[in-house]
Amino acid sequence: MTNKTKILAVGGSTASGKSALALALAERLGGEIVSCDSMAIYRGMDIGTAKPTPDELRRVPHHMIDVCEPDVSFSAADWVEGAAKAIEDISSRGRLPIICGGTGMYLDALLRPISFSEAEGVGTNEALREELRLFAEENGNEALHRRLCEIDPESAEKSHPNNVKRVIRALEIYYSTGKTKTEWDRESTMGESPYDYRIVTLDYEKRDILYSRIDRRVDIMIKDGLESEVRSLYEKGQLPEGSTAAQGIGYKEMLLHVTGDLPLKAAVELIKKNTRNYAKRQITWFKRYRDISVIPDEGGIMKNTTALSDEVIAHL
RNA sequence: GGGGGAAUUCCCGAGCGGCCAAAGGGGGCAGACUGUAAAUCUGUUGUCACUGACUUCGGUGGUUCGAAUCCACCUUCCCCCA
Repeated sequence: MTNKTKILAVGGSTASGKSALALALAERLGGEIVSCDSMAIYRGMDIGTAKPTPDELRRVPHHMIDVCEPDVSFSAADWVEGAAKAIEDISSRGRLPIICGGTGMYLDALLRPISFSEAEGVGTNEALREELRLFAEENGNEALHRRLCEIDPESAEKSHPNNVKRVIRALEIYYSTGKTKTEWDRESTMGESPYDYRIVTLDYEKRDILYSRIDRRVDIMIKDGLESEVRSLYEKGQLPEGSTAAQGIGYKEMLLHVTGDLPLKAAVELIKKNTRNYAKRQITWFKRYRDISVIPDEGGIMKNTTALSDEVIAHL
């Protein structure tokens, strides 16, 4: 007996079919979808992020899609804030919020929960990051890591010296708040989840099937005009170097082609490869969430969405 | 027809008598993940009974205490001259 908000989350790698499953579940359970995708939040990035079609949007309301321009940076904390609002809104209207997406960290931050908002002053400091980056360049990654060892051995232990971004982040937290990342982490995870949630993951039996779905999906994106989408965003200056949007798979590679550094064919192959690698990372991430697991492929073929949603509903 | 060069572990590619199961890169596989996360990073990648043994460097046969490395022939590929 709890008065927590009930939600359902659907996780899985790109091209796993989670969007179709979430859509079917939303229709059958009276739900609305909250996208959990670090790229679909950007307006104008449609083809490369495989956003829902207008028809799908009509069938089921979606949230956290097209919430900002690609040239601004949108953080995990921003997403959690928006998603939490959307969840309350959906729930208050008596409908079921269904989180769907492949960005593991966002989901994690929302559900565990990690309260970024309470950690005031732990935001980002670009100038400081730049300074630390330079320090690492001049003195080596090890030297930067040693600095972290001195102030926060516990978090230093957790990030490899070569993972400069992480080391910088930990140092940034300490220098701008006086408190170590370890302390912040501990505080930000206190308290239990505000949600009564179940997580469904799509776990392929055969990696090959997932990979061929990825290849097919990329080919379709190309046919649908990914190149001109990227070109037009680029010409409008909406994919500035270093921005999150410009790092999206499909975007960063096509950008190389658009600027003349890579033949189209090579760019397409790179997109496929990077998508496969990304899918693997997502699979690793979602393994920790094995709650309700459905297997989309059986004996080398895909099951249909209705069958999958039946399985999920049987577990609820 | 004559001359020259090359064949290496999944791929590219280094090695040119012992320190070589063989650099490096790619790809694959596994993993980490608290404000860039479609990012960033780590480990692993011949086989096994795995601090050791065994089978690998186009094929066969030699030289040598010892060969991916040297010699002979064979096969395939590339280049140059005709």
